[in-house]
Parts: sequence; C-alpha cells; structure tokens
Amino acid sequence: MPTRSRSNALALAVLGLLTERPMHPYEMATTLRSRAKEESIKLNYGSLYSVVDSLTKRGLIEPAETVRDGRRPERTVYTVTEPGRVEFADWLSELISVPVKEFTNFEAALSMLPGLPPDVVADLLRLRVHRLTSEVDAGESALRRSDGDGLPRLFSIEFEYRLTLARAELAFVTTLLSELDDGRLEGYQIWRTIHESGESIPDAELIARLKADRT
Amino acid sequence: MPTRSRSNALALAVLGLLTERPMHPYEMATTLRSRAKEESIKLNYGSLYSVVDSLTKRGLIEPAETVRDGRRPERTVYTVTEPGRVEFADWLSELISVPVKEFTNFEAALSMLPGLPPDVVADLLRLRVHRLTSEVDAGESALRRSDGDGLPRLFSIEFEYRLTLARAELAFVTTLLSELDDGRLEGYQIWRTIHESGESIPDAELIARLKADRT
DNA sequence: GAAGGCATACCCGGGATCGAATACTCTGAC
DNA sequence: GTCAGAGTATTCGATCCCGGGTATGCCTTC
Repeated sequence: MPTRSRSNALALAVLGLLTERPMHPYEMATTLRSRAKEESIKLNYGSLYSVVDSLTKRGLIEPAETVRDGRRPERTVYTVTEPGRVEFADWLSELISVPVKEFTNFEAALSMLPGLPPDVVADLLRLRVHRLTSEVDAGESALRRSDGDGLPRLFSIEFEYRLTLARAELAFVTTLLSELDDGRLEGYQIWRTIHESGESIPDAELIARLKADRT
Repeated sequence: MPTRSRSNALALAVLGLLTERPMHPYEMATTLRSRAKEESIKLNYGSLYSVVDSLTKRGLIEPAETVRDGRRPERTVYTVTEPGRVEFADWLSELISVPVKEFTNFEAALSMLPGLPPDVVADLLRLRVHRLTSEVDAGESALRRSDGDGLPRLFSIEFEYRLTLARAELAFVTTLLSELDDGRLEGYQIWRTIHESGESIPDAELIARLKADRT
C-alpha cells in the first residue's frame, strides 16, 4: 500500500532470493554478484541492510536464526513469509506489466541542451558516441561469450535488453549529431545567436524570436 | 568533488534557470512546468527547496532579496554565483559526454523473470506491449502537434529521445514475447520445470540441469 | 612468522528524498 | 457577499539511501 515501499528494486531481489532459500544479508549480496545481477540491480551494503530491516518490519521476511561462527560477527539468517511471497509475485508482476516513466540523466541533459553553445555540445556528443560505441561493442562480445559457455539466454535476458537500448541511443545521438553538424537542426540559428550575444536574452524577447524564426 | 552532490538533476536545472535570470523557488517550479521540462526532470516541492538549500550551502547560488507581497509568505529570490555558472557548464557537459549506467525497474524485473511461471510472464508482457504501444502512439501524435504550433525541435529534443527508446523497448518486448509464445526461448523447458515441480530446486541441482539442457 | 591484502559480516551518521500539511489569496458562480 | 476551488509559496517529518568504517579471519609471500 505505501507507494514508497516499492521504490527500491533491491528489496524485490531480496524477496526473490529468500524465495529460493533462507540466507543472511551478506550471502544475498555475494549471490547476486555471482549471478551478475548487480549489473541490473543497484546493490550496496548500506542499502541492503536497511532494506532487509524494512522488509522485516513489514512482516515480509523474518529472522530464522542467528549463527555465530567462531569470533566472526554473528550472521542473521532470514526466511520469506507467506505475505512476502505474495508481495514478490505482485510487485514483480507490476514491474513487468506496467511501463513507468524513468528519469534518466541523459534525457535531463537533452532538455537543457540550449544551456551550452552548439559547437561545444557537438563535441560533447561526439565523445558520447565514441563511448557508447565501445559499450555496445563490449556488450555484444560479452553476449557472444556467455552464449558459448554458460546459462540459457533466459537467465541473462536483461543484458540483451540493455544492449537494445544502448543501440537505439547510439543511433539517436548519431543522427542528432549529424543534424547539428550541418546546421540542419531546427532552432540552430537562434541557439547560436543566444550564445553569441554573450548575455541572456529576456524571456519575452526570446519567445518572440522563436516564433519568428521557425526555419 | 562530493560525488553525491551531482546525483539530482533538479539541482542542475536550478542552476540553469538562475543562469537565465534570478528567481524564487516556486517560480522555478512553474517555469519548468510551463516548458514541459518536468517530463524529463523529476520535480517535487520537497526536493526543490532542499536542493536550493544545498546549492546555497555550497556557494553555487545565493539569496538576492526576500520580497513580501501583501500578506503572502515571503519569497526568497536567488541568483547564481560565478562558481555556480561553472558548475552548471561542467556538470551538463559531463551528462552529455559520458554515458552512465542507469538502473531501470524493467531491467531489474527482466533479471528476475524466472521467479514467475512462464505463462504468467507471457500474459504480463502482453499487457506491457499494449501499454507501450499506446504510449508510443501518444508520443508520436504529441510530437506532430508540437511540430505544428510551437517551438523549434531543439527545445523539445528530449521527447524525440524518449520516443526512440520507447520504440526500441517495444520492439524488444514484442520479440521476446513471440519467442516465449512458441517456446523458442532458450531455457524455456527448465523454466517450466522449476515452476511445475511446485517447489524450489536446490541450487546445485538446478545448475546441473542448466548445463545439461542447453536446448 | 610478520605483514599485507583480500574475504567475511555488519553497522552508523547524516544528507537526500518526498508526500503532505500549512496558510494565505484570488476568482468566479450562485 | 460568500463559499468552493484553484493558485501561490514554503516547511516538516519520516523515511530512504549510501559511503565509509569496524572487526575478524584466512591466505599468501618473502
């Protein structure tokens, strides 16, 4: 019910792991890591322990036993409760079936593009294209590798998804860049003007120009 | 320097707005809203005021005057400082030029797909396809509309980006769904088995099966 | 056999975040 | 002329999040 409670996917992962078998938090972390899920689920120890706490308070998981091995810090092993299983299925179902708007940094950056001069932006985009290209290459060869020696695709389908998005972004940025390079992008002239005149144009005048220009 | 300080794009937007002209926080909010930037930059009042506070503490912006209009609550108008201008250009440059891994809910969900039975997942994905389709349609017609009556493309390039990603996701999910529907997805059999046997298979055995199967 | 480095295991303080509440004003419908 | 509802402007409290710190054991290397 509390909307906030479904904000951190790490909590979902914890429920998922405990559905497989009881574990202590540190083991959850190493398990996620060994399955390369930390690539897709943000994991850090601080959050892990607080997420486990919060799930406990909500009755979705519970401590089963605390073991002390020699003089190591004692480990608390958790199990999932029945409401926990339900919440896992529910929450995961929601994430799969309903697309939600995610705010990405690059989208935010694009929305402020006019804040930097056009030629600077062009150079920065060129950098991005380079980096994206090597990311895509790396992703492709990683996929090929894992295809040879490993698990069925089902268990790493999230990488294919990421690769798909990365390719789409690369295509988009490449196109944008070329439009920018030959001044074809609608609004290019105003953009130049704003930054040449050295100083900020009052809003009203800016809007007027925008309406006038349109070329 | 503090890594954490560049985490909220709203702070970047504040710097950007104050680079145009001095404003009070509420005005920043309405301005962003009227330009439809709140579609791309997560905005809520709580965060806005604390972000403004934090920028002030870091000396990137400063209060210029506090006005009291009648008996309304008094407004504090802020200006950007020189370090603030620099930070804006720096930060925005970084966002444009270096792609960073963003954790999305759907990617997390994909990484846990085997946690639900395959036929359930198929139905959920079908739902997602429907919703994504109407989102894409809505986005396309919104773009066409704004093309007719409004600003140059430059000022809403972020929507084209989003639309590109949405289309890519739609294509991906559609493909995945069809592979799933005719059992072509590698790992499909194991997946069925896990959920038919009613209960969790110990990890070791599971891995053994995975290696064995591969069909 | 001492020392450095890595793995195990967890906890803490404090900033970040966000939904909600507050409190006043203006507009227009009746 | 008054009451509902929308707009103006900010604050608050309760979480959430996370980098870094602690403390121990184990393995290597010289």
